[in-house]
Amino acid sequence: MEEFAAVSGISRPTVSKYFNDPESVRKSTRMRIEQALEQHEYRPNIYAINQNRRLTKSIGLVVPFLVDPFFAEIARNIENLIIATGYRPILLNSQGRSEHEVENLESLRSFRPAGVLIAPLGRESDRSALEAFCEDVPTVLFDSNISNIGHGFVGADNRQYARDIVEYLCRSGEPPCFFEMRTPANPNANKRRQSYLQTMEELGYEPHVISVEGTGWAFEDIGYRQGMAVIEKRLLQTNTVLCSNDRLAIGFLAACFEKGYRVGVGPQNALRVAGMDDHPFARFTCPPLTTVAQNYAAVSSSAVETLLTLLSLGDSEYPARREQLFEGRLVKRMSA
Amino acid sequence: MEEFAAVSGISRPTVSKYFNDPESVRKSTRMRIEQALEQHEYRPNIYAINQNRRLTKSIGLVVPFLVDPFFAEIARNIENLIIATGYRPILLNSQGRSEHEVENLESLRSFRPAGVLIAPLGRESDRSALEAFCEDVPTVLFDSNISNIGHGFVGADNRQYARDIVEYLCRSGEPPCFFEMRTPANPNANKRRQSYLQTMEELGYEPHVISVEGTGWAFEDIGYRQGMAVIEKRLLQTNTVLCSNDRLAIGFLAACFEKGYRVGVGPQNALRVAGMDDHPFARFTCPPLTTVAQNYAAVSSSAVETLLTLLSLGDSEYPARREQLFEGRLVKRMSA
DNA sequence: ATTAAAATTTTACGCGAGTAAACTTTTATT
DNA sequence: AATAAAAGTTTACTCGCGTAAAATTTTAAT
Repeated sequence: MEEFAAVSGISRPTVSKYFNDPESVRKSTRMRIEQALEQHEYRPNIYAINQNRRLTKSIGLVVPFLVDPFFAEIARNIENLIIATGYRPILLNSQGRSEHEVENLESLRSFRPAGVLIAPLGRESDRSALEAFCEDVPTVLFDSNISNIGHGFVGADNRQYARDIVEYLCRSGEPPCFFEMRTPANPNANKRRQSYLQTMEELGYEPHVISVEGTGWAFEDIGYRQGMAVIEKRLLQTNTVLCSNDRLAIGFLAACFEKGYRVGVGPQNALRVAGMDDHPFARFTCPPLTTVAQNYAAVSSSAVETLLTLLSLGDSEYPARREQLFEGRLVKRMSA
Repeated sequence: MEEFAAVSGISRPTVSKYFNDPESVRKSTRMRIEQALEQHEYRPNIYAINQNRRLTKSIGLVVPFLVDPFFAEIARNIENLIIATGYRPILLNSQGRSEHEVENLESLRSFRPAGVLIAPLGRESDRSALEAFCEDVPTVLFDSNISNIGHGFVGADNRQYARDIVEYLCRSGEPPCFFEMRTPANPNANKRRQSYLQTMEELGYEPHVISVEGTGWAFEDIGYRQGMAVIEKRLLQTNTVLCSNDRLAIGFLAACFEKGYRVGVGPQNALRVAGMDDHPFARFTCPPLTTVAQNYAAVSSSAVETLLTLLSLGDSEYPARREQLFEGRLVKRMSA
C-alpha cells in the first residue's frame, strides 16, 4: 500500500480510507486512486485489514444441510444479497450434525464476522453453544426458530401453510392424513402438525396423524421406507396424504409408485399426496407435487435486512428480538 | 499469545510452534500447553497468523452450481476430507455464472489458500482467468475437465459410463436414443455423446442423437420442456431414451408422465428412460431411475490427495498434469 | 477576500502473530 | 559421565494495514 500510495501520489492513510469507503474521499483523489489502480492492480491484504478491524466486512451464513436444494437455493439468494451490500459471505454447511454446527460457530468466531445468519439444525442444535455465540456476535436466525436465541428470526408462517393446504385438500376431496417424522429435526414440523390438527377440528373432520420413525436428514429415504410400511399396514384413513414437507412427500410418492398406487386428482387415481415448501424439484415429481411455496425471496431479503439493521446500530441499542413470518402460497399441481 | 504463553509457563515462540504443529514440540511441553488451553481458551487470531504465512492452512473449494445436489454432495465429501487433513475449506459457489466463477477466483486470491479444488463451469468458464489463476495457485480440477488447465484433473470416465449403459440398454431391449442439450455447459456431455455414437456403431445399431435447445443450469426444466416437444413431434426412433445426465432425465420423466407415457421395463410400459450420474434423487423418481453411479468417494478423495501431493512438493518439482478418470457403476432400477 | 469547515498529509504507533539467530537447557547416545 | 543432538528461550525484526493526532492544504460559505 505504501508503494501504491507513492505511485498514485496520495498518502497511504488516504488510500487506506479509500479502500474502506471510496465515498469518503474527495472525488478528485478518488479518481486519481482508481486511475492508478488500473495500472498497478494493487489489492489490500485481507488478513492485514482484518487484524486491526474490530469487525470484518464479512457475514457468516450457516445452513444445516446443503445437499437439500431448498437450503442451497436459499443460501444462494442470501449470498447474492450479502454481496450486493458490500459484505463478503462465508458459507458453512452443518451437514445435519450438531458437532459440525458447533464447529462452524467456532470457526466463525475466529473470522470475527460483522454478523451471522444461521438456519439452525433445530432440535439437535446445541442450545447453549448457540446462545453463547449469539451473545458475542449479532446473529439472525432463519428457517428454523429457537426461542429467545439470536437477535431475530425470519421464517415461514407454518400455521398458515398447513391451514391453507388442509382447507384446500378438504374442499377438493377427502380430508388429509398428516404424514410426518415422529421426532422431526426441525421445529417447523411441530407447528405444521399443530396447525393441521387445529384446522381439521375447525372444519369438523377427525384428524389422523401418522408419525413415523426415522432420524437424520435423509427425508426422502424416510418418506419412502416408512411410506412403504404405512401402505402395507393400511394406516391411511382417507385417500389423501399431507406430508410435513416436500422431501418426505417425494419419498412417499416413490413408495406409492412402487406399490402401484396411482397418485393424483380424479377418480382414476388412488391417492392424493401433497407437501409443503415447494422444494426446487417439486415441479418435476410424477405427478408434480401440490404444495405450499416458501417465499424464498422474502425470507432471504428480510433476514439480510434484519441483520444489516443490527449492524448499523450499537450493541446497546439493539431492538427487541422480533420474529418475522412469511406466508406461503398454495401451489396446485397434479398430485392433489 | 504473549499472555497465554506466560500463564502456561512456555515461551511465546514455542507456543507459536505448537499451534503450527502440536507434534513439533516435546510431549511434556505439549501437555503443559494443552492443560493451560483448557483453562484459558485462548485461540490464535487467524488474521495475524495468515499475514505472515506465504500460504495459509486453507483450501479453496469452488463448485459450479450448489443447488444441484450432485455438487452439494461432492462438496460435502471434499469438505470433510479437507478438514480431516487439518486444512480449512473455503466453499464458494459459482451459481452457474462465469462472472461468479471469476469473482470466486479473485476472492480466493486474497485468501491466499494453500491450494484450490475447482469444478469449473466448463464451456462458459473464462479460460484465461482460470489459466492465470492456476499459475499462481496449486489447483486441481474435478468433475469438469478443461484441457491443460490446472495441475491435474479428477473426474468420471465418461466413455465407460456411456458404453456400459448403452450396452445394457441394447441387450435388454431396443437400442437407446441419446437425449442431450445441444450446447452443454459441461464437457462431460460431449464425451458421453461420442461414446454413445461409438458404442452404438460397434453394436451395429444406428444412433439417434436428439440435441435440444436450452442454456443454463436448470437441467430439469430443459429436460421437461424439450422432452414435451420431443414427444409431441414424435422424434423418438425407439422406445428407449438415454439422457445425458440424471437431471435431464428427471425432467424428461416429468414430461413422459404429463404425456401419459408409462416409463419402465416390461410390455405394459411405453418407454424406457435412463440417465447418468446417480443423482442423489435418482432413487426417488417415479419410476426409480436406471443410471450409472458416479464414484463420489473415489473422485473426492482422489482430488484431495492429488492436491495434497502438490502441496507437499515445491513448485519446481510439480509432476506432469495427470487426468484420473474413475469408472461408474451401472445401477439398474425400474426406469430402464 | 475572509473565514470556517472539510479533506489530506505527516508522523507514529499498534494489531497478533511468524520467524530467524544466538544462546541455554533438556534429552538421548555411547 | 561425557557428549552430541534436540528442544526451548530470548531477543528482535517483520508482515500490511488501521488509526489517532497534529499540521497543512483545499474547498465551501459568507
